[in-house]
Amino acid sequence: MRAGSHVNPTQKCDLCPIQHRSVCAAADGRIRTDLNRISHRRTFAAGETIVGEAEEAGIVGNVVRGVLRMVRTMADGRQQIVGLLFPSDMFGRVFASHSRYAIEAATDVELCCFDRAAFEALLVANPDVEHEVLLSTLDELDAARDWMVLLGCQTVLERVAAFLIIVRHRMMKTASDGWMPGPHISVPIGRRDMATYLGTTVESISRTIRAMARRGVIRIIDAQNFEVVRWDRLVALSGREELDFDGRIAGPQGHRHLADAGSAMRQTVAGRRVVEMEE
Amino acid sequence: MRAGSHVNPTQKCDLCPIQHRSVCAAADGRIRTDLNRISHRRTFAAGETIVGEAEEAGIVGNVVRGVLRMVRTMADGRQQIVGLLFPSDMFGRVFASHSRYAIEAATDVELCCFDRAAFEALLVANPDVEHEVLLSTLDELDAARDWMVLLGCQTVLERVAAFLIIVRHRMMKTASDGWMPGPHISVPIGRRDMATYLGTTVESISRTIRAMARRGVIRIIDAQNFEVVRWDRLVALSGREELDFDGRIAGPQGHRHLADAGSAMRQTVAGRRVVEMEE
DNA sequence: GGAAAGTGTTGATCGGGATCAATGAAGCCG
DNA sequence: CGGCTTCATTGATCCCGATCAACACTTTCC
Repeated sequence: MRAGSHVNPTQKCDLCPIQHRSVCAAADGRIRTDLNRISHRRTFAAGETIVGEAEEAGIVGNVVRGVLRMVRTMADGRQQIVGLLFPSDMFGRVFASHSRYAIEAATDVELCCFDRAAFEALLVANPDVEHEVLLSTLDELDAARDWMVLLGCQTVLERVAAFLIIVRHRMMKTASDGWMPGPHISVPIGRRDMATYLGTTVESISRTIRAMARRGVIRIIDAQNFEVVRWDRLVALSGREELDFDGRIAGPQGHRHLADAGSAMRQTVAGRRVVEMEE
Repeated sequence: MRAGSHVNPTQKCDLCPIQHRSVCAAADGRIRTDLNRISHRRTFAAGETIVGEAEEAGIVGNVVRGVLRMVRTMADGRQQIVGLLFPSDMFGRVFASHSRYAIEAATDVELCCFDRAAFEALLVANPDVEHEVLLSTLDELDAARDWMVLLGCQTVLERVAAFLIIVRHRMMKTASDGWMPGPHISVPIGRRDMATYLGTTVESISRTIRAMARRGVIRIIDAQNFEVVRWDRLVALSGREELDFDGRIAGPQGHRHLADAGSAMRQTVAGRRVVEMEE
């Protein structure tokens, strides 16, 4: 179970590819030693469940390699992915006995796991670290609300475009290795997961991606790899100009006039509005 | 601007109806004095904007009376309400210079406002209080993800049913006064806001509520007040059995078989599935 | 090797709900 | 009081995207 427990604890983190991200980055010498003590690496194959829905979740941790999905399954089988976790993201729910969502390996993954109780104790004992957790939780909350907007009032075309931009963004942040610019997007998950994440179906995903390629916005290398031919048009299709050309999230700014005109525009709200792709 | 600044600071909180909720409940004597010092009451009429989208948000605080809405407006005018804030809920975004969403008065409201920088300093100086903020932020994150499920894969009927249950739940928590059981639901917002919150239109909201009344699930007292005739059916319509008959959120438990059958059911996912109302 | 299962694509059809349009009721104000 | 605006409701129509179905391709496992 405690794979690698024979490894020198003071070295585990030093070899970790994400040691300069996540809570680990906030942990100085002594705290890092503590983290070392309660952490252990585990690997899961794609499809395996790390924490079941409604299960007593005894562990939290962060993703070292691969992608996790947080899935909520309803009684009749409908599912919604409420979050994808990339390397350096934390998984699990601190300060609650169970996760409200299943956590599953979307790809083969390598995780750095902490005993939840021990990790919580460490947080309480180290306000600095807990502060970092608060900051990242606030960011996650912002992201979740952004996703609510996407699910609540954007078309499938917009969702797919936004998804591609965000994947690119996340992969860039992750790729500590040189790999950087270039118009390449590598989607780490299949159509099924995309659909479950975007609140649509595999057929719609497939058709939408094909349409974007047909219109020259992207080029399809294979089912999971794309080359962005026209960033500007991809961003336009996403319906969110705050996702700038590099996929960076720019703070909402600029279009102040909109908020001002808010109540005046409220008469036309709520509906889907197709942003047509020019032929 | 600082209305009521002449009031004895050590008494403001003692008269506050929500002094035993929110961060205030976590504040003991000395800290409460600090809170007193940096807080001031403000009132806004329904429709007024407390914090504009992308605006420098200098204040945070909590709702004393009334309801706030957090609204995201897209470039073309589409809107999504990403959260409603009831009495004792905190508003505003700590540790970020601007809110990513507008905060508006959905009804006439009374707020207890803190200077954001001062409040942040108080948090950093008092890990106990910051811990409470972390806990409530985690709860908000869970709620946001629940809403993602609702927006991503539930029908309008299910959304409206879930909304009514949740409103009842929130009003019960708020009503520190005796008012409790009874089959009464008082919705504090209009059709427009409901639609913007549920990712649908006013017409669909209206039709759905009428249909629920026609089938004897609820009785319409007036546009904002309903009597629940059959809680069991309302809960069934919501498609979420974890919202129990009292509207309390029960931890996901019981249907373990579902999570187990997860991968087997994944073939049938993603789609809307109408839960018909029996005639 | 071949059967079986999973994944991605494409076509045909259908329906939930958005959109457009019109009416009544209720508050606001000169 | 009579315009004026906002809100809720109801009817008619349309369309995006879900659903059903079929097929190629790949991977897995006897």
